[in-house]
Amino acid sequence: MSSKLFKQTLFDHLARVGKAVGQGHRLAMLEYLAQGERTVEALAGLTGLSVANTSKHLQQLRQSGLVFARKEGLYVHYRLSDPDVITLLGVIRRLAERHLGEVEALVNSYLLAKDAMEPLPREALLARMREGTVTVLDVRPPEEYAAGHLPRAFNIPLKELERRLHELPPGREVVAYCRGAYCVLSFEAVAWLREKGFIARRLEEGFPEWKLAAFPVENFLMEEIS
Amino acid sequence: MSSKLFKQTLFDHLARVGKAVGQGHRLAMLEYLAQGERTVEALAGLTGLSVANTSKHLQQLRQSGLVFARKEGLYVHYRLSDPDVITLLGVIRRLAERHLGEVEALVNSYLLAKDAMEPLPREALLARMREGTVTVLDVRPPEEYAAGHLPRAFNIPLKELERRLHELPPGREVVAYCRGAYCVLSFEAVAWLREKGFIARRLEEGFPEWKLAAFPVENFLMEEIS
DNA sequence: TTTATATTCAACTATCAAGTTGAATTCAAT
DNA sequence: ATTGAATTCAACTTGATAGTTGAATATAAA
Repeated sequence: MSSKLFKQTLFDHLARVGKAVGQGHRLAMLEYLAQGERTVEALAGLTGLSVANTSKHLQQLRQSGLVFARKEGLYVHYRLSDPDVITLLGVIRRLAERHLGEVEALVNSYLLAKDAMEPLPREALLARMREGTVTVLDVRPPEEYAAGHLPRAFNIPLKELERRLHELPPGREVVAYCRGAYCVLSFEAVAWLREKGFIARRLEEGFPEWKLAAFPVENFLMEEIS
Repeated sequence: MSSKLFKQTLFDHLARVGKAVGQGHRLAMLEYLAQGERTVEALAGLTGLSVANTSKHLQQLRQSGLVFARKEGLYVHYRLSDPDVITLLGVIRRLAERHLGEVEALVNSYLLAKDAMEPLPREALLARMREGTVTVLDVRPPEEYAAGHLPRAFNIPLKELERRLHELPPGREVVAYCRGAYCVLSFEAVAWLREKGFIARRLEEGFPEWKLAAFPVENFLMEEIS
């Protein structure tokens, strides 16, 4: 086999990974899977696609090596094959944010000015957690919280925030996080908390990235094989 | 704009980056561009594609934000827009190596057993360079060497290795590197050096990754704006 | 065994991407 | 101005991909 042919077939194989992340719906699925295992039906619901279509996309993801499937009874559970898939999504996001004007514009217009939420990098939050000078707030649904969350984080889903506001220690800065850099929940939580007089800001990225960076995590259920 | 629509348009934009790396020839071009600026003509020659086709691919890469173009006289010079593009290529490569059986098989069959070359990680090489217990050998063409190389590396392109073997200090371990993890030159250099009785191994990845990691680099020409 | 349910498969349509070819631009040099 | 060379554009062919629909599988429970 010639060097040229080798190179080309090699790159053609690598391109299968690229193709897999070359479609919006598949990226959305990967982002949901970054939270934990999901069945076909669940993903179809989350993405709004037909079950058959969802199934077909998941098989492409499987053939490109990005996800694994596990059958349990009637259900097939899909999960990320490798934590580096989260790295991949992160690099794509950063590149798009930096070089695709539309993305920056879209994010800033929809997310009420991304930077106004004073996003805090992981390392900084960890330091402040160790000092004990900050309240960490997880605004994801309880199932996702149960599958893993930041140490000593409060779990108050966005909808319940008003009702359960008294649970938060008053007078301490709050750092909210949820699923990822673009997860709307934490933006709204911060905006709302500020209205109520809290000092609040966002964690820059979400739980998957925190866990990927091998930062400390608490588990209640063992849904995840960390 | 609804959250669902926001998410979908956002992911559709991110998918443009994915699409860009979802085609073998474009991946090959990015890998060449990781070495430095190239004109359309040069890339067409390197990839074996027609100039028109090459030009079209490059424009896709530009629209996805991965490369910039600079016109100088008759020539248009393309270059990577962001060092993170090298990160992106690396993540794709690692994922494909770990999860696409074909890739592992292909690499191992063509590259005379990848692991037999005892690939040395960057950090280990740097440590040994500081100890002064190793000869670093750059087997790329002189132009690429001139645009940047590891400190105190010898530059002997593969073809001249036999003739210029005497330049290498005898009895010292040699670590060869070239353009990247799959760059054939360094594999052949190591195999050949071993035949001649040298203790030789490969740097795990290539020059672009070394530079990306902010490891020390020497420049003779200032072709690169590091 | 029958029934119900989650998933996958097969066939089909419509849209999009890769590649070719020849013409159109653009810029430098005569 | 005219020529020559590098690049891009436009039109076209061919093949691939996303999505729908209805049937086929596979598993658990009745």
